[in-house]
Amino acid sequence: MDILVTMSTSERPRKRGRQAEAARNDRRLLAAAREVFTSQGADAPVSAVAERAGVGIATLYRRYGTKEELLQKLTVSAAEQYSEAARTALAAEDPWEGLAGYVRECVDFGPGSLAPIAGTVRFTPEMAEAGRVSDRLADEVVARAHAAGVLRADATTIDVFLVIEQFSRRPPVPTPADAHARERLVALVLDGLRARPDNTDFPLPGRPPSAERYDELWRRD
Amino acid sequence: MDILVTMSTSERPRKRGRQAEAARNDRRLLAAAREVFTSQGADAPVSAVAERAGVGIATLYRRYGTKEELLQKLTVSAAEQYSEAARTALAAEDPWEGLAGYVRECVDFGPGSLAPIAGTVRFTPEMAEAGRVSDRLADEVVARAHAAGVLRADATTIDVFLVIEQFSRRPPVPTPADAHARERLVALVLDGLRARPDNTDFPLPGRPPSAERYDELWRRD
DNA sequence: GTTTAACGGAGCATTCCACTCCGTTATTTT
DNA sequence: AAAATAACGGAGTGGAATGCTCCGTTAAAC
Repeated sequence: MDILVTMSTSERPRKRGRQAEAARNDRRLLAAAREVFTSQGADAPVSAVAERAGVGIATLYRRYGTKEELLQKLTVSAAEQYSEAARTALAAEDPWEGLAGYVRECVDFGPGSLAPIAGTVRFTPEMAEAGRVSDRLADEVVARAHAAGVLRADATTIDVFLVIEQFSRRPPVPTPADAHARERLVALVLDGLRARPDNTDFPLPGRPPSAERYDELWRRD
Repeated sequence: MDILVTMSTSERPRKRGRQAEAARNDRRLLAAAREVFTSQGADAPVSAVAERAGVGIATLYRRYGTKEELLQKLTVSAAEQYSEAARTALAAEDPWEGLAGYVRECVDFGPGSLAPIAGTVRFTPEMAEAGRVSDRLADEVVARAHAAGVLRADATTIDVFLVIEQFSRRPPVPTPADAHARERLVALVLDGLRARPDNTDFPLPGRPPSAERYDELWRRD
């Protein structure tokens, strides 16, 4: 780690010296936080984040006054990533490939799903806003697929969210093999989501889940 | 809770008094342990188990000398439950309904999937044996579905396990709405697992996952 | 050479948790 | 009815983990 710090000046020629190190640490910390909290859950030790970022604890606390603050920022950042994935999906030519890609990307982004954090931090206005945007975009992706008749009619945006959420639950220490397995399972689910002539023979059970449930997941503080 | 204890004598006429209470506590403790550990993970406090069972901590420790011992017993009991579900599946007339029922039952049994515990306890011979039996039975269920041509050809027993494992990952405090959502998602996956003429157009990506990965999950102590 | 900005990590106070100990309560035996 | 037995509950203990602070160090900037 000493080595890293020593080498630091040569990495990004834009800024130099301490300022460059600081900028790099900014990014590293967020990435590390994402990996740690999404894989180990919200009560992973803050020290683990610092360690993973190759940085002292104080350096972390200089940026985020508190663990909760870090988690909140993380949430916003993740929602933005979801939005980005949705925009990519909307830009795709084929509506089905768009949707499928959206789901895959969100799931892959994996360390990014914040389901494990849900309910452990207070809801900030910033989080609410980012969530609204991301939700709306996801709606568009799903609506487009529906309009094209490629998505089974009885599946809703919430169902898609639930898929992503479920597959974002990961073991504490994921292995490469896990990723492969997940890929197969996601393919399986996507296959189930596809519009087919026999869909009416095997309808999804019950009523479509309401958005409330999903919101609640986050609201409860 | 006082009430429960007081009422105790009337519940099971077989045995009476303290012995009956003890027998009841035996069952309650295992059930409570299952619910707690599977929903909150293996490092849920032992006290939570006792509380959920409506029993003092000492009562728990009188039966299981240590937390690890409790987890190990739990594992065995879960494997047996899986085996039982497989036997039910094999007894079903329709091979597809058998398989679908197996998956649903294992997932529902949910508090029963021990994925969250994997890797946190030492592997006992008893666990190994129970696992072997359960694996073999699951193989039979899948083989029967394959033989009947109702399960997509590129899906393996391991895939089925992975489905169950993935859907057994639950939020810490599951709500009734969660159960409903899960039901829909499982239906989706099952629909994806069904043999269809167009299966070859959308094959599962990659090679079938090896059993090793699944074993490793448990072996690492 | 001095000031300043960023860093690292030991240490503190606190919480949490597995497990023990002992007094209480209810049944069974004599 | 009294003594012995069996099961129970839960406060208490020691130790480990964790969020956060404080301060000495290092390196860029002036």
